[in-house]
Amino acid sequence: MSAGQRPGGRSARVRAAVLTAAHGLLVDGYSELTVERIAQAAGVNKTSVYRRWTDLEGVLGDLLSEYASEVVPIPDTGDLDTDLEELALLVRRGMTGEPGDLITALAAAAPRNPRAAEIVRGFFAERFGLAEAVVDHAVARGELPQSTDARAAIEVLGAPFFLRLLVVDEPIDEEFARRTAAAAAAALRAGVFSPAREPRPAIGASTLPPASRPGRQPSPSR
Amino acid sequence: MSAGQRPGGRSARVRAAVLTAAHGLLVDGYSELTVERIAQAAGVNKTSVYRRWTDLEGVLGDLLSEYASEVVPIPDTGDLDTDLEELALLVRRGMTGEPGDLITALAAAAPRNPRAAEIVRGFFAERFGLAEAVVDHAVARGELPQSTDARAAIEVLGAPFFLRLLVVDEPIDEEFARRTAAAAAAALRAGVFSPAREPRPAIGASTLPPASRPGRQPSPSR
DNA sequence: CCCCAATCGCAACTCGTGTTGCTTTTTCAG
DNA sequence: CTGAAAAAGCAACACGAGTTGCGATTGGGG
Repeated sequence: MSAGQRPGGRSARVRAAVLTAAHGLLVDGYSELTVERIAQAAGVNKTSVYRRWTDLEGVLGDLLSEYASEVVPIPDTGDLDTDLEELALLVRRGMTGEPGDLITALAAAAPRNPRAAEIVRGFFAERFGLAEAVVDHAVARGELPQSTDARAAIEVLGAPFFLRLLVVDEPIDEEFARRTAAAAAAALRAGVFSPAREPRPAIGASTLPPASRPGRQPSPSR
Repeated sequence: MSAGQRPGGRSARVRAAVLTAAHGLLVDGYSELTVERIAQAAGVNKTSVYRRWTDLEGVLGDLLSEYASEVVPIPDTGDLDTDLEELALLVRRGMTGEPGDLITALAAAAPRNPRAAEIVRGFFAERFGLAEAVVDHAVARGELPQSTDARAAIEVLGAPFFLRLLVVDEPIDEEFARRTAAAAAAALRAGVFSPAREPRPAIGASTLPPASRPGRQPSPSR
């Protein structure tokens, strides 16, 4: 990774050493990741790290941008449900693997470190943008109305992963991913993200489109 | 707040002073919240704070438990959609107000501080548990099947708020809250959280309950 | 009313992060 | 091959968080 950044190979060696060292410490589950430890592991003086990256978060940001440059194969199977499901499984792999700790560390630093906040924000702005294609394709296919807010739908699909990663710590397994995808699909199909609705009745009234109320009572099983 | 904790009023005064000082610094938007600063604002020596709370996060945890003890009026209007919407608006108020910064600070500390992680986890375990009542009531009313996973539904309802609070920083406004509630409602109605489905057809097949596919295409407006 | 125990204040200290000034190495141009 | 600029190493330092030991205060039980 990190195809030599300048042909000179000058201090690019230092850069590579630091990044691989940081990466190594991360995957080893080092919760106490620190600049000094990274420098030591890289066989480099800490001042070099500080001068080049200014921050621990700077190093982590460079690591993250490495992942960002990997092309993600946005699913396009021709079926919205399948696309969403595969997308969710993709997100799951991104969250549970190595980048998970990276994201956690950066998100944790974000409130106090504007640079970290910007890195996280930018990373997911791009990722979410790519994911919107799944919804856009469904719109193009006529499965969804043109007014569909793809961004909002992707947000609903992705959010539960962050909840489990950053707040609650429950397993992010495949069933969870599938269920999350199904929830997003259902909301999309129900027109939740298609703001072509009437003037919006105030809070007390029924929010349901009055016509489509089939009194759904799926077989009182058991 | 904090109705005198022991009648003796002994060093409970210190406790109260520290908590109100911390609260004050928080609402003033002090991003660099520190034990020493709190102690100084409370007119108390920092050792007292460290001895009693051990951590900055300990203080924040006590502050949070103050909010936790406030009773939240879980909506119960008789209609699932309305209940979910009001619930979402309730969550919004909790996120955007003072507790928002508190939650952010604790969530940020969580990856490095097990105590903080436990505080956040416990707080939301309780809150989510309360919110499940909304779903349970709908089940009791017969609006939803008995096998409905209330917890999963609440997770989908709440998650987007955390995404915006902790990762992306986009406004958490009322429209967002309403849309999020509608998404959860749609997923619930579609049976996403009612695991009474057939053996689960592998990935390619349709994930929809085949019967309830009205080909909904909400009036191709515009 | 008084004394004991709990707890607070104070000051000094440790320790780790990040900074700074200077020297040494490295590389690229000429 | 050589010299100058850029970047790395090194060591000392500044700074703030958290700790510790001890003396002073305080409040409740006897």
